[in-house]
Formats: sequence, structure tokens, C-alpha cells
Amino acid sequence: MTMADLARLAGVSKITVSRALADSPLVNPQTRGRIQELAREHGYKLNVSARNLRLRRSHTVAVIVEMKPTSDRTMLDPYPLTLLGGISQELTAAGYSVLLTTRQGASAAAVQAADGLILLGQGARQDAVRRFDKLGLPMVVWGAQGGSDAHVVIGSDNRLGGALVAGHFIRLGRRLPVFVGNPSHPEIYERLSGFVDALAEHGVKPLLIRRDEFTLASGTDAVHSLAARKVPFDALFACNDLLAMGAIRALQGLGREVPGDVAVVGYDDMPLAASFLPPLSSVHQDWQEGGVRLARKMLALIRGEPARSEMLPVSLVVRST
Amino acid sequence: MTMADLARLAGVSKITVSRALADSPLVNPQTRGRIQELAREHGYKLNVSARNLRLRRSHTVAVIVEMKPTSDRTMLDPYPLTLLGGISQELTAAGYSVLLTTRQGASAAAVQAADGLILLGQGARQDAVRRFDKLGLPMVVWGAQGGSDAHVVIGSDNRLGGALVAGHFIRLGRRLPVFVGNPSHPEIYERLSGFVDALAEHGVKPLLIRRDEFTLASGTDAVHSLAARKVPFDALFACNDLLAMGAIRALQGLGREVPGDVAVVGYDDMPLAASFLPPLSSVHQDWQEGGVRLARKMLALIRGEPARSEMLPVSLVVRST
DNA sequence: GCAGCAATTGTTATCGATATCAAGATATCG
DNA sequence: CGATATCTTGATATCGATAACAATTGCTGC
Repeated sequence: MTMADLARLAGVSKITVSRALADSPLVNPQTRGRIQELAREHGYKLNVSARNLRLRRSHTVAVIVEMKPTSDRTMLDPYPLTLLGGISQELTAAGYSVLLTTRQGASAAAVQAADGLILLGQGARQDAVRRFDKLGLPMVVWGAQGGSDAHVVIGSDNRLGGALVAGHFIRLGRRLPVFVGNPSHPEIYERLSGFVDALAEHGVKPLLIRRDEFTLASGTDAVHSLAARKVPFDALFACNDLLAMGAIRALQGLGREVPGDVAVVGYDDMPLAASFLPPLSSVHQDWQEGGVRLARKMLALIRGEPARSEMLPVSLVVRST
Repeated sequence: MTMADLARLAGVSKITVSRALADSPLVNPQTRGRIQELAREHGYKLNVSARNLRLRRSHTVAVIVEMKPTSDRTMLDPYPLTLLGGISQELTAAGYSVLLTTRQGASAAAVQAADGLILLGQGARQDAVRRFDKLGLPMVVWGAQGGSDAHVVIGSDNRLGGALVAGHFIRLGRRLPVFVGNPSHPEIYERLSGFVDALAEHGVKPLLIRRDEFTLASGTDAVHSLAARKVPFDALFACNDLLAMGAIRALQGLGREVPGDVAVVGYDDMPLAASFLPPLSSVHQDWQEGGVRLARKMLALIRGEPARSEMLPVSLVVRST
């Protein structure tokens, strides 16, 4: 069942069918209605390949996700999927499809034929970003604003996140805060610097405990190392919830009260955070919304509109830690 | 840069270029090499739409994921992404692309044009499965073998998982096991019945505590309800790791030793399980491999080969609970 | 030396949609 | 009434690849 078939059925030409199905004002409303009715009736399905060939675009956006099961959090958390959900929802609504690939598969012809590229979880690898830049496609990256910013970056406001936590600690009267995480990751670096700057306004200088893994064990380990060195501290900001949870367990193991002796705040507000015992305070980001924004930027770029990088607000959810 | 351009450069016809690039034995090896060289040199990229149009297939497999953030575990866990990783890896290697959609977006033209359909996380909704069946496309579903089985189902061996846990409990000499979970979910039902059947062989009959949510809180709640009713039990099999973790916390809160008083086993062996305190015993499934299998079945179906449903082995990882 | 075959290359048609330009029908206006 | 504008429709070409069939060349065997 092609347009030609439909045209024959309706007693018009192919092009009229094409116009009618596209709701073109060029065709008589009656004809249009009749054709659309016929199309529905016979279950006509547009041939996407043919249209794409003629229009010289694919109506497809490739999403490149880092999926290697490394210690990187991309794999551990459910967030990329939520981001994907937002992206998918918005692009689908606009008539675009989402082509999912890994970095390895990105050389496939279908990816190169995409109308645009969305990069997720490539945070640490600026080289990868540059590689895709060369394809000359509209491109949007999820992450932290880099220094150069040749491309559009969408991410949540990590500096704000850090600052919110700092404010929280100051309000609680804490003067000896610790930051746990891996600042070589651009997003984490932003969290740290927001944290540091906001504390500095109150004359407080945090201690940085560098931990590269985003795991529970890494969190426990950080606390143990602090304890071993007998470093005094009364607040701990972990750059992710798992680290925070690990830290809390370690603190409890050492007989220190949370949040009495040490206030702890995590990051991401993963679903687990609320039902953790004690319920974990954390910085919340709206991943679904992030996905939607990524998609909207992409669509704007495809339409040729100018688009600027953007940061999404985050909020501090104070629970019992 | 099209095949016609390349043909002009090489001084041959389009079709020869087409054949050369497809490594066809019909063209002289020398010509073939020269053309491939030229293509590389000029950065020629195949136009996928044109090829798809001509060949009447899309070289695309649509993956339909349930992404609505409900209480369903699909959203909570990182697994769908790992499954996706396996699928993507295998399909990409075979020259296929992965089109990601939600159930809502599945009516899009691009999805209908796919060469096949993979359904993830539709477990509870047989109606959804049937709806896609009507498209008449090759289809593979991730989940539990349903009774009717009109379509190909790949899933891990949930019955075996349940049986493994039963065996473990028996070996520990436990006689009063409890199962926590939601058996209206087909996969969970399988876990339960494998558990029940294996226990029956030793004359043990477990107690079923039905809990619909797959959360920590739900796990704690289950234990509290048991305690309130003063039900004696010495082993607990939770149908997912979060439930297990919640249960363990509740048991500890009630002053009962794990695994001394109550042995606990979870399901899924999520990354968190190993670093949980105490390290959680759990049934491990290989999600990456699951994705690979899904993809392979799909490719077989596309090639027109017969394909049967398949179950992947699981293993019990005994840690400290 | 010529039929017959293999190896290699080319010609033409086709997949299904849409843009361009042309044209018939109808309406409007002076 | 004729001319021009507006509405509606269509014929043809085109996007870039590949299939079917045709044609050319060189070689083998009798």
C-alpha cells in the first residue's frame, strides 16, 4: 500500500495524496478529508526511507551513550535511562526517532545519517566529544560546561548544587566540612567548586578526600581513612549518593552519630536515598526534564535556530542526615 | 559524494561501485580495491535511506522499553540499560541500528518500518505484547515464558533461581522460609514456584508475604508485619535485592542476627549487593548476555530462521547473609 | 576458426516519496 | 466581457542505491 495505490483509490494523483496526508492547505479540504479517511481505512503507512531519501534528512537523532560497565557511575545508576526517557518522549512527539548507540557503534552509516547527535555520559572524555564534533552534525552534550564550549552543553547546575550543600552545612553551624569524590570528572569538579566558593564566603575551607570510584565501598573507605588520620570533621558532602551511604555506614560503625556528630549530604537523590536508613539528604536533579531539554535544544539546532548551553536548577532535599 | 560521483572518479559505472563496496566477487579484485581506496580517500558515506528504500528493509530494530517512572522495578534498576547495552552491541556488529522507543511512541512511522521489535519490561502487560504482535514483525520479548507463547521469549531461568535459593536454605537446615514479593508479575511468579517446588521435595512449605513494591521500605515492612504477627521464620527469599536489603535492616532493628537467626537471599545481584553491609547473598543474572541473546534471536528471526524461546542460566552468589 | 563459457562491466528500471513548474477551473474586478 | 487573481490539481524529474538482464572481452575445446 503506497501513495500511488492510495492515489488510484481516491482517483487523484500521488502528489495530491502526499499533500493531503501532510495536511497541506493546497488541497481542497474535502479531498483532503476523503484521502485521509481512505488512508486510515486501508492502514496506509508512510515509507520512511523514501521520504528521508527525498527530503535528504533522516528524522533521526543518534544518542551516544557510554555503556561500558566500568566504575563510572553511568552504568550504576538508573539515570541515563531516565534521561533517555525524557529525550525519547520529546523527540518522538516532534516526529523524530531516537537511535541508540555506544561510542563503538557510532561509526555506523545510520548514525552518520542522523540529523543530530546527543552525547550522554561522555563527561570525562573531551576527546570523544571532539571526535563527534568533526561529523559536522548538530550536537548537544549532557554534562558540565567546559572551558572552550564549541558545542551546546546541557547539564544540571552543579555549582548551585555544591553551594546549596554549603549553605545547609553553614546553617547547621558546621565548620569542618569534607568533600568526597573525583574532581577530575568535570561535573564533580563543578560541585566541588560551588561548594568551596560558598563556604569561603563564611570563612570555611573544606577538606577534599579524593575518591575515584562512585561506590559504597569507596565511601566507607574515605571515612576510615579520615578516622585513621584522626582528622576532625563535622560535615561530609559526597558527590554521589552511594558514596554518602557508604560513608554513613562507616560513621555508624565508628560510633559517630549522623547527623549529630557528622551531617552527610549526597548527590543525585536516587530512589534509594529516601528509603535509606536513615533517610539520606541529597541534591536532587530532574533527569526527565534534563532529557526533555536536551531534545528541545537538539530540535532547535536542527531547525537552524541558534542555541545556547543551559543549566537546570537543582534542589537540596533535606532528610535525616 | 554519492556512488555516481565515485563512479565518475573511478571511471566505472555506479553498479560497479555498489558491488565493489559490498565486496562482491563479481568485480575484479583490482577494480574493487581501487574503488574502496577511492571511497575511503573521499570519505564516501553510504546513503542509508536510499539503500533501505531499494532493499525494502530498514536495517533497524525497534526496542520498546517501559520507561514510565512507576513503582515497577524497570525504572529503579540499572538493568534495562545493561540489557540495552548487550542488544546494541550485538545488533550494531551485525549492521543493524537500535531504535529506542516507549510504548507511547511505538506508533511512529519509523517503528513500523523496523525490521523487528524487541520488548523490554512489558512483563506485566500481556495486552501490550499482543498489540505489537499485530504489526506482524519479528518480535522477541524479554521476560517469563507465558502459557500461550505465540512469540519468542528470552529471559533468565527464574524457576532455577528460586530452586537454587531453596537448595541453599535446605543446606543451611532452615525449615521455615518466607518468600517476599509480587507473584502477579510473571517473572516473580516463576521465582516463587521454583522456590516452592524445590522446597516441597524436602517437605518444606514456605510462607508467602505478598508485597507489590520493589523497594527497601517494602522489605522492612514485610519483616515488621511478620514480627507483629509473631510468625516464626528462619529464612527469607526476597524477589529483588532492594526488598532483601530492607528486610535485613528491619531484622537487625529487631535484634535478629543475619544470617544466624534468619538467612536472607535477594535477587538480581545488583552492584550494590556486594558492597552492602553485610554483603548480600543474591541470585545473579547476566544482563549483558541477556541482551546479546535477545539480539541474536532477533537476527535469526529476521533471516527467517526458526527461533525458539530460551532461558538463561542464573547462579546463586552466596555472600554473608 | 568458431561455438560456448567464464569473467567482468554496463544499461535500464525500480524502490516510494516530494519539489518544481505548469495548467485547468473558478472567482473577482473594472 | 475580458483580464487577472486564486484555488486546486497534475506531469515530470529527482533523491541514491541495487536488481535484472544485457553486453563485452578473453579463453577453451573441438
